[in-house]
Formats: sequence, C-alpha cells, structure tokens
Amino acid sequence: MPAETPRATNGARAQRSAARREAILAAALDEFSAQGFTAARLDDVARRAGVAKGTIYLHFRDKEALFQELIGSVLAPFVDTLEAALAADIPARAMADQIVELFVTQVYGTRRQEVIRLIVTEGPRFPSLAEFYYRHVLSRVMAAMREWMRRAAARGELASDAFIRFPQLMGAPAIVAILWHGLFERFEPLDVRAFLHAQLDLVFGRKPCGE
Amino acid sequence: MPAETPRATNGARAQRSAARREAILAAALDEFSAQGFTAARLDDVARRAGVAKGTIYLHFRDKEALFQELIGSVLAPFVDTLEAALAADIPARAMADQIVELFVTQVYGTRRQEVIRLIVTEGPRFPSLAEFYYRHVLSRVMAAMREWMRRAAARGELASDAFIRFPQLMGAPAIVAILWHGLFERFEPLDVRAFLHAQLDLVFGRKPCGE
Amino acid sequence: MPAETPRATNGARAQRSAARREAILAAALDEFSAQGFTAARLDDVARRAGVAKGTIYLHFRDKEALFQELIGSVLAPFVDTLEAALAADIPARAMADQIVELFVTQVYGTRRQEVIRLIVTEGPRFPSLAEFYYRHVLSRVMAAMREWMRRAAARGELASDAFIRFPQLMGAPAIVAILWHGLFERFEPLDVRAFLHAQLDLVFGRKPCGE
Amino acid sequence: MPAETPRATNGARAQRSAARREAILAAALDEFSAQGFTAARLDDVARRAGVAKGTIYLHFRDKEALFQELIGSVLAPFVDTLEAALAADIPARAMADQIVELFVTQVYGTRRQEVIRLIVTEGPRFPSLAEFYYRHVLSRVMAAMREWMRRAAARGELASDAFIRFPQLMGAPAIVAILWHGLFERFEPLDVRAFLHAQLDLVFGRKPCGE
DNA sequence: GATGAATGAGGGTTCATTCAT
DNA sequence: TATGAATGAACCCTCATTCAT
Repeated sequence: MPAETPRATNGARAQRSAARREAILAAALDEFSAQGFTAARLDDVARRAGVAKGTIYLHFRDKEALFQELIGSVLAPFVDTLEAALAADIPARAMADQIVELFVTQVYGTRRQEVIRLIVTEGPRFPSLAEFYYRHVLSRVMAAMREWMRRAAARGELASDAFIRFPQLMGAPAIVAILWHGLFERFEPLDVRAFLHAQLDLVFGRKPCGE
Repeated sequence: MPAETPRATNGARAQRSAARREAILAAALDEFSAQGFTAARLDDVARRAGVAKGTIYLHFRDKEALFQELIGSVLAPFVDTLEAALAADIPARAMADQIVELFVTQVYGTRRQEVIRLIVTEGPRFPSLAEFYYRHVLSRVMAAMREWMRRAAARGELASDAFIRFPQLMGAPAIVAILWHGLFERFEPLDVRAFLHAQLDLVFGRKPCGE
Repeated sequence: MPAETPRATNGARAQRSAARREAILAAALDEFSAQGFTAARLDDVARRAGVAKGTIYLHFRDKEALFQELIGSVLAPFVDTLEAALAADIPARAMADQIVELFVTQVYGTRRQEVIRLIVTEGPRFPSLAEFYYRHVLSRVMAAMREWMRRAAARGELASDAFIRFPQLMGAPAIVAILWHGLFERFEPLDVRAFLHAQLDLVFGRKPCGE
Repeated sequence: MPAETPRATNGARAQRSAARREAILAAALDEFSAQGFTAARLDDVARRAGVAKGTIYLHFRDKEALFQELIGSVLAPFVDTLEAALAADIPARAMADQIVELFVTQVYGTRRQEVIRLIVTEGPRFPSLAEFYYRHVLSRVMAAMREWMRRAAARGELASDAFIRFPQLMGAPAIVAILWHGLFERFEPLDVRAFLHAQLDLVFGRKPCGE
C-alpha cells in the first residue's frame, strides 16, 4: 500500500530521531558522570553520541535542559516500580529483602547508580534539580515507605519505630553504597547486598532478641 | 630590643603571609562549596580573601593544588580527636552517644561539613583526593571503630555484629545528614541528632533487650 | 477539457510556486528590516512565510541573493512611475507638490520605505547593492529631475540653480524623513508632508518673489 | 625623588592601559564601519588593536557596551564645540558658513563621519543607541540651531521660517552627504562644501530676490 | 612578596546551508 | 517540489595562568 509509505517514512525518521536523542542522553550521562556537569563538554557528548554538536540543540534547549531531562528520564520509571512493590501485602522482612533486591538490580547494577550520584554531586549547584528529585522521586518513595512501615508496625513486625520516623535510615546505606562504589571501591570493595542486609538485620533483628 | 626588630619584622611578615594563606583557604572553601571545583573562579576566591589574584599562586601551584590542600588541612586534626575518643573505655551506648555529639558539634556544625560534602561531590573527578581521604581519614576512623565495637561485643553490649562487619553503617546516616542538609533541608528539615540517635537505637535497642 | 488539466495543474503549480516566492520575499523584508541583514535568521523568514527552511533555497541561491533580489524587485516599478510623472509639462511648483505626494503615498507610506532604509543601512556592506541601486534607480531619477528642473528654469520658475546642480537636495529631506521615522519618531514625531513642503518653499519661495 | 617612582610607574601603566583602550575603540570603529555591528568580529577588533581578545573585556563589558561607548566618546566633544559656535553673535549667513566649515572639517573629514553613519545604519536595531544620540546630541544641536535661527529671524536675516520649524533641513544635506560618500562616491563624487552651500543659498538666497 | 593587567585557549550556542525522504 | 533534521564552522565570552612593575 503506497499510502503507507509516507507513514513508514515518517516512522523511520521519527525512529532515527528518537534513537539520536537516546544516544545523546546516554553520552551525556557518560560525560556528566566522568567530568561533572560544569566540566563536561558538549563537544565530547556529541562525539560520543556520534552526532554533530548542533544536533544536541535540536533535542535539548541547552546544556542544563539536557542534564535535567537526563535525570528525569532515567529515574521516573523506577519510582513507579518501587511504589508498586511497596503496595504489596507481604511480611515486612520479605518486603525489605525484595526492596534491597530491587535496589541492587534496578539501581546499583544500572546507569541509575550514576544518575543518583549526579543528583548528590550536582544537586547543591542545581536547586531546581534537587527540587525536582525531591518532589517526583524522594517524597513519593518516602511516603510509600512510611505507609508500608505503618502496616508492618501494626502487625507487630517492627522492633523499633525508628524507621517510621526516619525512612531515610533505609535509604542511607543505599546512598552510601553508591558513593562508596565511586570513591573507595578500588581500595576496599563493598558487598552491597550484605551491607544492605546488615542494616535490615538492625531493624528486624537477625534473630529476634532471645531466640 | 633592636636586635629583635629584624626577626620581629620577619616574624610579622611570615605571620602576614600565613594569614593570607589561611584567608585564601577559607575563601576557597566558600567558593568551592558554593560553586563546585570547576565552576568556582579564582577571581572570586581572591576577592573574598582580600588578596590579588596573583597572590594565590604565591601560596599554591594551581587551582587543583589549592583544592587538595584545602581538603587535606581541614579533616586531619579531627581524626586524632576521634581516635582518642574511641580509645576510651566506657559503655558502648555512652560511647556512641558521645560520637554522635562529636559529629554534630565538630563536623555538622562546622566547615568540616562542607569539606566532607566536597569530597563526595568532587571525589569522582579527583582520584587522588579520594585516595588521600581514604588513607588518612576513612581507614583510620573505620579501624578505630571496629576496635571499639569488638571490645563492646566482647562485653556483650551489642545486639548485632552488623556494625563490626560494616562500620560504614555508623557513618552512613552521618553522611546522608550532610547531603540532606545541602539538598533537601529547605523542603523537609532533618533533626540530625534525632536521626543519628535513631540509628543508634537500631544497633543498641531503644531499651536494651529484656528490659 | 481533460487536455487542459495538466496545463491547468502546471499553471496552478507555477502559481503556487510564485506565491511562495512572494511570501518569502515579503517575509524577508520584514525580517531584514527588523533585524538587519546579518542578524536576520532564515529560520524566521521561513516561518513567517509559512514555508520550510529548505524551500527558500529552491527560490534563491543563498541569503545574500534573497536580499539582493528583494531590493531589486521593489523599487524598479516605482522608477517608471516617477519618470513618467516628471515628463509631464506642468508648472514647477505643481510638479514639486506632485512629487512630494508621490513620495509620501508611494514610498513613505509603503514597504518601499523599508527598502530604502535597507539600502542605506546595508549598502556599505553590499557594494553591488549600492551599484545596482545607483545605476537602476538613483541615476535615472536624478537625470529625470535635472531635465525637469532645466525646463522649469528655462521658464523662469526657479529662484536658484542649486537644485539643478544638486538634485540630491530634493531627495535629502525625503531620505532624512525615512531615517527619522525609524530612529527618532518616538521622541519627536515629524510631519513628513510639512517637512518636504518646507524644503520646497526654500526652492520656490513660499510666496514667489515679488508677490 | 624615589617617592615619585611608584606614581610614575602607575602613570605609565595607566597610560598604557588608556592607550590600549583607545586602540580598541579605533579598531572597533574600523570593524563596525566595515562590517556592521553584528557581522563585526571581536577577534578582528582585537587583532587590529594589537591586543588579545580577552583584553577587550577588561575595558568593555561586552560587544554592545564597546559599541555604545565608541559612539558616545567620539561625538560628545563635538556637541560642545557646535553649541559654543552657535552661541556666537554674528550674521546668520556668516554663521551658516561657519557651521558648514565646522561640519566639513570636524565631522566629514574625520572619523565622526563613520560614527554618524553607524548611528544611521545600526540605530534601528539599537533603540538605546538612537535614544542616547537623540538626547545627548541631536536634541541639543537642534535646540541650539533653533535659538540661533530665532535671533537671525528677529534681525530679518531669514527669507523663510522653514528652518526654524524644521532645523532638520540644515542637517539633511549633511547626513545625505555622509551617506552618499559611503554609497555612491565611487560612481559620482560629491563636492560636499558646494553641496551644503547650495542648501544655504536656498535658505538665505544666493543673492537676495531682485538684487 | 604582592599586584592586577594581559593573555589566549576553550566551550556553549547559533545559524546558513545541505540532503535524504 | 517541499520538507526539516542534521551539520559544523564561526563567534562571543570566560577564566586559569603569567609576568612586568
């Protein structure tokens, strides 16, 4: 059907365009991670993405917009996953184990690790970035965690209310694992799973007191 | 005493020189903290320090050397304090409380907070900085903590060995408190003392087991 | 008539093409007038003309050719009108009044004003433009004016030969009126007709000598 | 006196700095005149001035500030001269001749010609430039001219009030002479003095009517 | 030692032009 | 013929570093 040719053509174009956009985002993540936002050069991003420098500006208003969209596009999908997981009705410790697993496979083992590191390293200079992350990621994750904790506490599965008051205690070791990986892994490797489970042991007790 | 005049003069000169050096370091910490290493401008450092731009180069080889010396000069003294504190022979929980207090007053409430944030934010781009910090600060602090934990465990004061295997679990909330302060304090303030004590409650139990 | 369909189609095509060309020229005049040749962007010209950027290059070799054709196409028709008017055999002062009216309605009140301004503002950077304008417009207008003046002088209608030696004296206020309009109208409006008639009063005397 | 050495040194520095500033202004006038503001490249300005590109920014905030200061610094002194000349109490025609001479020697024969051309060519794109010129040059000159004309009219030296109502009539040929010089001189040279005096003849009458 | 004017390489961004569709 | 995504050279401006005073 010749009538489809233009559609197919347009589709091919749109596809190529989308592919370039993704290539630019991936290259930008590489460069921003390696050099930091300010020191990263769009020249290098373009070369790494295999496009001309001007092409970046067809997809992103400027360097900062590229950075912001990079952060947003990588983390958004994960928040949904995490919220869905936290809504399940399973025993607290099993849930905690599952969240650790989710973090290790969906964050620590992926480029999301680099994105989180970028939020930590560049956030202080990008108030809007910190705000975006807080509103769209952090506050949602913390709310979901608090809700889950409350249900667990109601079932008497928590030895302490520390976690409810400070959901950050669950995230802290995860953040530190990411930072450790980038800074000190070469001097002293860290077993992420064991590390995170150790924190869980503190919350739930490895073996409950007296058992 | 005229004989002393030259010495006194030299002394005064050296004093003025040292004062300038300190002023430059303080100004550099301000600017690096506010802008990040790459975006910070030596022009602003000089203006803030009240010296000419060229003067910086009389004290530091280049921008990077200034940054490295800045980091190195601030944390070292604190390690001694911490090691000394950890060597004391007091009950584990009391010791932990004391360390929290030390952190809050000697780190969180001082410029050391900014230095630690700089290590986290700039470390990925300065491998030598990460190494310096690991060797001269982190590994010493972790060793001292492990030793203290071991003594506490021997006295049966620890509900879990998680802390011994991962001393980072004690540091994680402290690091996260510093990062939170710079990133999200304006959206959701964090009570640092309560936060760190909540983690201690996990380790030692809010109320010891069986009480 | 099926035989005509292709011709009609071709005619329609040619018509559409010519319409696009005109739209581009009109849009270009807008943009060049507002921004100047160098600062004007073909992107804006295309958008304003309702065509794609590439379409411009189907009608004009490059930005400079577009500019030159724009200038050339607007003024030429007017020269014929002016020459015809100047050939009429009427009293000098009446003729002068008529020329002023022609300028006000056919130049000052139309897009030709913008074109003349462009010749003045961009001419220094486009020697070929200045030459084209001189050869096809200015020299012809000046020659026609001189001829008219000579006839008027022969009839004793001119108080001075200044105008014959320097026909530019007639054009000068007209040019200045155009420039004033673009530069200072907002600070001090200028009544163009009165202004030009004032110059005529100088040449012919407000009331002819001796009356 | 050794005490003077620093002063002399500072003086030499300041002198060199001022010389550079002047060199930049002169080079900028060259480039802006030849290329127009937008097309002129600061690289070329720097090369022509014999300084590094960055040096321009030690003296001028940006390209636009360089342009504005250029205009202002060249014309300001002349306005004083002109106002002073117009205040003198001499016969109108003698004054007019003197003003023509002033224009020919102090404007047309100097770089001021280029500056005036720049105001005309770049003014439409620089509202602030047009405003500056109107407020600090044009309105002052026109006011001084009107005042002079009024005195001349009171003495019965003017054949027409056209000049009082439109002082622009005196400036128009001067402006046109400048534009002609840049655009058409190579095709048809213009005797500026004769041209301007021809306009004066219109105002004052070469020989008064009937004489 | 101290200064700060001068340097010039470097990077973000723009935009005329091309060309595959 | 018309499109508009892609290109990459060009240009303004910054800022680490130097050096004459």
